[in-house]
Amino acid sequence: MVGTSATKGERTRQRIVELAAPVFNRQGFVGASLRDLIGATGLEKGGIYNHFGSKEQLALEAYDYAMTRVTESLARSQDGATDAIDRLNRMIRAFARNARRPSIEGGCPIMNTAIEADDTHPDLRDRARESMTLWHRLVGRIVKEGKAAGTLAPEVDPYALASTITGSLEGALMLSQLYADAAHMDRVVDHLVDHVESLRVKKAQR
Amino acid sequence: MVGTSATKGERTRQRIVELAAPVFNRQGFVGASLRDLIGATGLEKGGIYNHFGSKEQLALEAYDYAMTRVTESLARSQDGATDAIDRLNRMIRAFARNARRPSIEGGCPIMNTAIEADDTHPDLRDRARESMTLWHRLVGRIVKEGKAAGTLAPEVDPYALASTITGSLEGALMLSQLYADAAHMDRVVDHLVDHVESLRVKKAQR
DNA sequence: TCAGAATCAGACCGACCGGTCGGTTTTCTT
DNA sequence: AAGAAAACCGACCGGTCGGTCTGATTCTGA
Repeated sequence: MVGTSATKGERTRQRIVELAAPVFNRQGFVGASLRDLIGATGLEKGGIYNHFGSKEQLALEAYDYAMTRVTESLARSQDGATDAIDRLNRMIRAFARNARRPSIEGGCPIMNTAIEADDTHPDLRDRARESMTLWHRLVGRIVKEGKAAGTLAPEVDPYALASTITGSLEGALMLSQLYADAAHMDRVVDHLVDHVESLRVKKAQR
Repeated sequence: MVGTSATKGERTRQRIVELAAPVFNRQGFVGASLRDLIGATGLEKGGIYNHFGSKEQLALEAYDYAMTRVTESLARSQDGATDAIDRLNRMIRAFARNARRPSIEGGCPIMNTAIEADDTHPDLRDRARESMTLWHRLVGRIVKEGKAAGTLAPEVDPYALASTITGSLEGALMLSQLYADAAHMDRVVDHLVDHVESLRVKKAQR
């Protein structure tokens, strides 16, 4: 056989994760039943449980897979960025693309998980926290670099900017999904881009 | 008997709605089981089904009840407002209070419902849309009045402002709940208040 | 007061839940 | 080619789901 490395089991396992991820992301952890997963993967119950010890374990791996999809999209957007403001704007626009062509079906895994796993599913909730923290740290790094390069005003609060950008984008994605209308996202993106631009150090101010 | 109007059945029915609402809002429609509702209301299955034809019907009424709680809070905040900008800021701060002292346990019913009821529960999804539309219309009315009174710049786009305010607030509430830290909400509120202030017509510009 | 109506408890129902397991088939190794 | 190991199927398990229904209890108005 050609073209396929790794054992068959490993390939199947990966296929299950990839096919289960959108199901979990659309229907949530409790909303996605074994029957749904069987339908999505084409495997029977035993075939799934041969690779995963529980529905929760599969859900966790599916979450990680879904997150890599959106994170990679954000990371790719940074290629060729010129300065901190450009980086922030590219990040904003990259996330905004999820309103029209989602990286993973069913919206943002962080938001979906944060809303569902209030207290009932602490493992999933922790995953969502970690993902969001990574995103905030990305904003923080960009702000730091921007200040060092003299692009961003030194009084810019990275925490405030991170909360504002991520919160606004998540909320806007929710609105766009609720109405099946990307216009909400577009408007919020315009607002955020304006705001980011307002943080630029003007030559005259130096 | 004194102090209680309405028949006993009507009182019980109302009590069920009020006690079921936070359960649905915390755990979602599928996540809230009949057993949970029995525990919350103190009634047995027959006692509940005597008043509601199905779990979905109860959930819909519980959603409406939960929404009146947050809407009343927003409406009350408008008392004594001076101008459009004051009204917007009061609205923003009123919603922001949900991060520390929620009108209804479990976060914003609109967001919770919007996230869970993607396509699976169209009735609930429609309810969430209607609620959000009412909120957007409130912003639109304030903008209109503000322009008429000369407080707000005529080029302010009410749609953009509505999407920005509601989206940012919802996202910020999600962040604050995810981290159990109201600071995220505070930062976004600061940003929104600044933004709203920037829409004020300056005397010099007239 | 008292009878009829309203209210409620809880046994019961079939469907479906997540999960287990013995047996069969497929894949890998030699 | 053959035997061992891995992968997979699907019947089965106990439990819970939302929902129904009958009979007991409580309320209410005449």
